[in-house]
Amino acid sequence: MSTSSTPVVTRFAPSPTGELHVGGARTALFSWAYAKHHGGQFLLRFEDTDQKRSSKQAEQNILRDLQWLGLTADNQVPDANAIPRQSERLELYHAALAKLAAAGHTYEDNGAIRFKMGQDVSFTDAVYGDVTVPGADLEDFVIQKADGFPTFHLAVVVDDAAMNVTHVIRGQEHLANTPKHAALYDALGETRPVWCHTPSIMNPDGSKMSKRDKAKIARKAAQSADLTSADNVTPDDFSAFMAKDNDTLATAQAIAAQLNLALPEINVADFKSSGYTPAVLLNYLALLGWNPGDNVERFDLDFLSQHFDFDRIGKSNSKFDRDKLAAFSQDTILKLPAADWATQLETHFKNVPAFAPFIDKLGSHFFVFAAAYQERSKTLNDPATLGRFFVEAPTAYNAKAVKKNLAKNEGEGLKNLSALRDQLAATSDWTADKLHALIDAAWEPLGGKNMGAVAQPLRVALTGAAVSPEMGPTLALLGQQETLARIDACLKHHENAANS
RNA sequence: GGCCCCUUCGUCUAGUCUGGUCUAGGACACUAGGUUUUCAUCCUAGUAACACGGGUUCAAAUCCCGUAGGGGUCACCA
Repeated sequence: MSTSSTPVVTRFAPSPTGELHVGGARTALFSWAYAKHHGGQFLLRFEDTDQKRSSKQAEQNILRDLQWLGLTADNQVPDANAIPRQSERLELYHAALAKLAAAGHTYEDNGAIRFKMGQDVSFTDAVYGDVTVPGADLEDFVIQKADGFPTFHLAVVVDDAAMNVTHVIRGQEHLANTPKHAALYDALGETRPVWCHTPSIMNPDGSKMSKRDKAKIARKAAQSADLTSADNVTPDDFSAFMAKDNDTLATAQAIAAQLNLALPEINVADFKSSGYTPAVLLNYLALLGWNPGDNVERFDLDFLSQHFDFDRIGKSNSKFDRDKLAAFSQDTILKLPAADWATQLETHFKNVPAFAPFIDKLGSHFFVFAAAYQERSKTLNDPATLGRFFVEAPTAYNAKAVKKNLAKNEGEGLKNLSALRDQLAATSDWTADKLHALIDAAWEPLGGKNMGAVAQPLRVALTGAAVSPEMGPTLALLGQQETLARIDACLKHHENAANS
């Protein structure tokens, strides 16, 4: 890119009608990265000309998610109130409209105002190249609605011109609108920006990834389960939802909760609550449709601001692969300094009400817990699901694990467990290292082939299954009293089972 | 349906503009083996793609034409 005299200005202009979804986040990321790469400005604007669907709450949520991602707009500091809102700039559109009308570009139609097309329009897109649309394919379109509000088309053009936006980066679905916008720029006597349309992000099944996906999935599940109502949803709302009259998220979530169904992550907030960090999400999103070209895959915002440009954006749609996202996340967690991981995990656990028992129970031992799960976690949520037994004694024992580790060879595992119990009861030094040494010294005298001879029965007793972190830290976290209680419960449970 | 766009391993992609160095590279996933008290980590190896059909050329993943498939758009939504 040549260093032009006009500074680069990009913008992200969501309509505050719902949560920020990953497609929007990627558009924001590209816009941010392009501006940073060229030493320009990245601006934010709310497109709230749809009065019915826009809300202040949605604005707040979008801001919250953008902040979480670290994509700060230059016009939101120091005060987020400075972010332009289209509903508050009506004079601007009316002035533009008057100008267009005076030049004979418009006419009234049922209370709305239309803009006259008819000429062929050509423009160059930074990704898709030269585009020419014959005038015959271009219809006169509404630029002001009967309610006096501008349509999206007029508002974007007027605002982008007023904000000196030089590069418009947006989803590919706007490509077909661009001739209209180009014509509007020309009629207004404004300089056209560079347009950069990005390919779409798709679901694994090839359908477009959209915020409505949750509603679709919930509706489908409700149908096949013959659900006729949902908790906390009025009958009217429920039937309206099922009749596809709306895609209300709350209804979808109520249905999902009732059917114990996991809704797909679509919004930035979903990935946040699933335990992904912003850096990982951003990295993965950037790679969907863009790449630095040299087999480099792992990078951060700094790298993007140094290397991002339009020429390496692809033209074809890409499917969102959660496995790869998870792999990125796992890799990132693995490479974190232990203290950083522990801090991040603790912060996350403190923010999730359902994880409060871990904070309460683990207390000052949280660091040990974090360390035990650093190698085993793909997300910040994983330690909670994987390590549930730390806060809740097992209520059942996995049949396979029991057979293999306790029952086999006439209850060899149970005998070993019993023997180990006495040693654990006798020790007065309940620390991870000492406990590991104790177990390591125990298996051979008992005739075991390796440490598993005692470690596995112990795992079953403590967790109900055969999987846990190393025994040393696990025992240390559980504490002597709890450990002995669980062993006793296990021994008793299986004695009874044997006697009956 | 009209118009527009897209098409390399299952997935994300490098390579296409400037045809030969591509017996097509990387990553995720998957498979096998190794390390490990379980799981995970880690190490090694492997399977796997130029949508199809015609051209042009000494030579095509790369250029041209056609076909098929996918996506977008056709609102007083954005």
